[in-house]
Amino acid sequence: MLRHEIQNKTGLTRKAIEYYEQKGLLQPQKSANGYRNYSEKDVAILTKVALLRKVGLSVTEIEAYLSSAKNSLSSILRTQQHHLAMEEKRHTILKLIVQGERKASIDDKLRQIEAEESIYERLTQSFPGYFGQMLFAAYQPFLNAPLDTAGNEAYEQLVTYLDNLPSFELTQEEQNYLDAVSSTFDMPTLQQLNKDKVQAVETIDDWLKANRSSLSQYEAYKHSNAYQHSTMKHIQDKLHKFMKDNNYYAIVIPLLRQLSPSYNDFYEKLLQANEVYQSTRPD
Amino acid sequence: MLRHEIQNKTGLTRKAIEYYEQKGLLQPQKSANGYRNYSEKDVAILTKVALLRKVGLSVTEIEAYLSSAKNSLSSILRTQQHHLAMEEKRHTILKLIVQGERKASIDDKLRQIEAEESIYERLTQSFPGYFGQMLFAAYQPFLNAPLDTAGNEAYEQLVTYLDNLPSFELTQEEQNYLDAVSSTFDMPTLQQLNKDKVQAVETIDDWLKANRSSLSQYEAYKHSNAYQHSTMKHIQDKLHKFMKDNNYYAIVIPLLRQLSPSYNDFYEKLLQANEVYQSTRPD
DNA sequence: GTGACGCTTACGTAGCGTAATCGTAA
DNA sequence: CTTACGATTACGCTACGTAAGCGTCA
Repeated sequence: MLRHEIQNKTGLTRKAIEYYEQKGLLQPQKSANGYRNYSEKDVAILTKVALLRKVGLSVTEIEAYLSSAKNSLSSILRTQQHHLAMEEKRHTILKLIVQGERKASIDDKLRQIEAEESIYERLTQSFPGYFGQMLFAAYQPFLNAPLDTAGNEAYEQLVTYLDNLPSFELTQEEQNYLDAVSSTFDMPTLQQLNKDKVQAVETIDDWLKANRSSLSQYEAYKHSNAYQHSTMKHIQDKLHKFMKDNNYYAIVIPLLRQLSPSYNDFYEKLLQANEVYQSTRPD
Repeated sequence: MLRHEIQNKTGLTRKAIEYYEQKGLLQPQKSANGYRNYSEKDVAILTKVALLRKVGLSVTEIEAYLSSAKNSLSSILRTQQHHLAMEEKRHTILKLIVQGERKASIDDKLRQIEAEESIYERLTQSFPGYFGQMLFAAYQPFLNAPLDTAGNEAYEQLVTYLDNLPSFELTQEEQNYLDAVSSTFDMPTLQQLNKDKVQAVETIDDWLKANRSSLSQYEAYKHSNAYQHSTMKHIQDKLHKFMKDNNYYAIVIPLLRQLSPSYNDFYEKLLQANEVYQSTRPD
């Protein structure tokens, strides 16, 4: 098929098709006269590209998705959700400006958003995809307060640490597996999970009682052969090794505690909760 | 002040400042040695620019805002709201794709969004600022249904008409006045106003009873000297003349009725409601 | 003289749109 | 022979980042 036909079939412009080819999404054959000869497969690819572009994916994201990571869409979905949420926050600040809010308050809110953004960017830089977004969802509830001097210093150190943290790499296979199991977790879900966790820590006794049976099931599963030889376990171990090697928790947790009083509270309760939990364990 | 000081004071980078100057937001004096000499005013401008850029305004929008139209922020706010709403709609479609929704349904929804977008763009092209956004808010509730063949044709004709419609121009003074009086109307407010209007038309008898006193006040105001010589009246007249000259209602209304069954229903009820209203008027 | 700071110029990014020029097919 | 359709090349847009190379000031 020649260009004209492809344009009609896909609704794309010549230039767009050319661009996608240049970006490596297509490799149409060329006839002796130099004309491109598009295959049915090319049409299929272009149709998908057109659709995904329309719902806001970048060409780079589409390329990654088409090339192998069939499930990576869920990660991109979370990226979009985060992006939209940030845009909305910025927008509400504009609304405040229109309403004549005072400068100091505006600046405060802006700084908070920028801090949030920079932490998100660095986390997802070092932990591409699910883990980074999960970590961010875990910290985000505690990033809502304005920073005092000590907090600001801790924030700077955190940023520096994350900037120097290498990237946690997964093999393609591991990546695919993780994408598949995390495909139903969108950003709101992750946020809810973390709220529930905070809630559980706040009321650890009640929570342990209420979830006794599912907890023992969980423990059993953790010790089962199935889990011990699962890809999930392998990935988890890999992650823990990475974090240990990079002193992640030893560095990040203290900084977070210094940065956010509410996180500090949470963490202390988490320690207590863990003690309670350990003491009730059968082994 | 030299560049270095300005960077510290505003937090902007050299390149950003250079860019804003190139775009005409600043005209710093140059010393004999070629060095720029920034004034306090320049700092004030740059601080504003930095803030507005951070909340999502484009440099062009900022330039317009700084140059004269002090209230144009509210119009930009509505632009952002519309933009965000559309992005969210596209995002929910991506969510549907991830969830495995069938192709036909996806395509339908996409087409609807694109139709909505193109109508918004054309309306705000011909009616810059408030009026275009108001018109869009009035039509939007009726643009939610998939188009049949006749509807599609009507849609094409509507687009063609709007593409050839000249732009409704206001003087700077009129623009400023309009921005000021419309500054509290954000997009959700406009949408609510239109919902109320639809509701009023549905239940015209009750509505007339419930609003008798405010209606007569409104009529009185319309006939008052104050209104008759107001800028508002002047602008309204100008708009009506523009629409008459371009056959706006004679063309757009029938197309909308053909395009959207729900608008057709609404319009018929509107005619009836108007009759009822006229018959109850004192004059 | 040597940095530190200033200047200008240019090239890169994303996703194409818009020519302009030239070759090929019917 | 025309002209409609193909190809290639290049320049434009936003909002800057990132050099490179060169002049000026302390």
